[in-house]
Amino acid sequence: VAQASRPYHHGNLRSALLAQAERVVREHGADELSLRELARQVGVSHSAPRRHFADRQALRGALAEAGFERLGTELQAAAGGAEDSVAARLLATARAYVRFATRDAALLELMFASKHETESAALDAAAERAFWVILELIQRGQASGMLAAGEPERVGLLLFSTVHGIAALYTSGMLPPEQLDQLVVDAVEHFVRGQRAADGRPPAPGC
Amino acid sequence: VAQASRPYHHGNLRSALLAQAERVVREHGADELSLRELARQVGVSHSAPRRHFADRQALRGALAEAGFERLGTELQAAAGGAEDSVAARLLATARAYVRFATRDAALLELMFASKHETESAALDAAAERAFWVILELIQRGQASGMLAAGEPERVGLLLFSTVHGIAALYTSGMLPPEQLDQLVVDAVEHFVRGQRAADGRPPAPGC
DNA sequence: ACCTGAACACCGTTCAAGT
DNA sequence: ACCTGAACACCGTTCAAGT
Repeated sequence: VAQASRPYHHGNLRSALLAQAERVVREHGADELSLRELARQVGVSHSAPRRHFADRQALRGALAEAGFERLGTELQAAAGGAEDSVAARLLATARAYVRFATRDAALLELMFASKHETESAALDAAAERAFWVILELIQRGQASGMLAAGEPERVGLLLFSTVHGIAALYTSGMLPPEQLDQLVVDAVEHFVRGQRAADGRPPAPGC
Repeated sequence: VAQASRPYHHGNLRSALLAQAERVVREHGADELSLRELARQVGVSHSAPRRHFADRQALRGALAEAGFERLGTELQAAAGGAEDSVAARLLATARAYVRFATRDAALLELMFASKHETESAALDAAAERAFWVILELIQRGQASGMLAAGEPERVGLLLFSTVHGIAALYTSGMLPPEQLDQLVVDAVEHFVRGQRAADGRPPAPGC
């Protein structure tokens, strides 16, 4: 779809609004989001966005959905990296999660704040896809015997909660940046150790 | 300080506004907070709150501070309950944290969203007091030899992150209520097990 | 199908003025 | 010291009308 002569007034207003909204959130926070100013910055009338986003909440929902999609992609890339052990992959994935939080703190807050307002199925799917990355790693770890057997969702939720908690604490300003990576390392180490010890068999062959 | 004849126009406007704000947050969410409507509900002019809260952020900060104070009190009560073992106390405290999240989800979100906007020292102190409850329990567990030695803040942050992560996931609607308590139990069990195994000595005397 | 412009009811914030 | 009322510049949302 070429847009050489600027078809009508903006070509693809929806994605232009989303891109600008993402910029505003990153630079000024989610509270600063204003439909009218967004329209102004993009060069359309204040009522033009209405065709693409029913209301303010719909825009935030779309923003959250895009955020979860990007988060999922980044987690997937980290999980499928060059590391050999599942433990190393888990650490890389956890670090990718926290990296997202440091780079897009306000967006992460928005992603987990939009709640079930709109009950958007697309948002739920995008969020679950991000969670699946961790789930798959755990299943692989269990299959290789490196992690104790157990319901993957239950133990996956445990790790996810911890990593998300670290990220949430950081975006709230309650965690000094110097302690951030150390905490992530501790959390993954602690997780792997705990999941090993959960097994009925002795933790080491020579015990 | 008797207020039999209604001193001037409202007696104690500040606490009346805070109480009403807490109610609005609980019933309609933090986004619904409006200084003008608060003033209306309390029966003063829309500019009266200005004397007590410099702006909208100041009100939110005061709300967050009160929230952290209440959270600290509830955690302290749970930590000092009838349980005998430190592990049982840790579980009771974690449950109290999650109970706070289920009863005041929007307030908890606001508490961790106010960020360092105002740099309020009182808010920081109230937040740290809540964290200290967990810290003290861990120190006690380490002293009794039930938990491995280590920097209490570092390992305390680990547990705090996990419990807060569970609460945050719940308030975001990403955790079905039926799984909530099970996850808390898993988390505390996993934590205690991991902290035991971290010790260089064998996990059980008869190993 | 997509966008505009006027209109409405609401905000937060400020400031002179009242008691 | 504490509160009021008018004023200002902003919102989100709606709706008839334009292209």
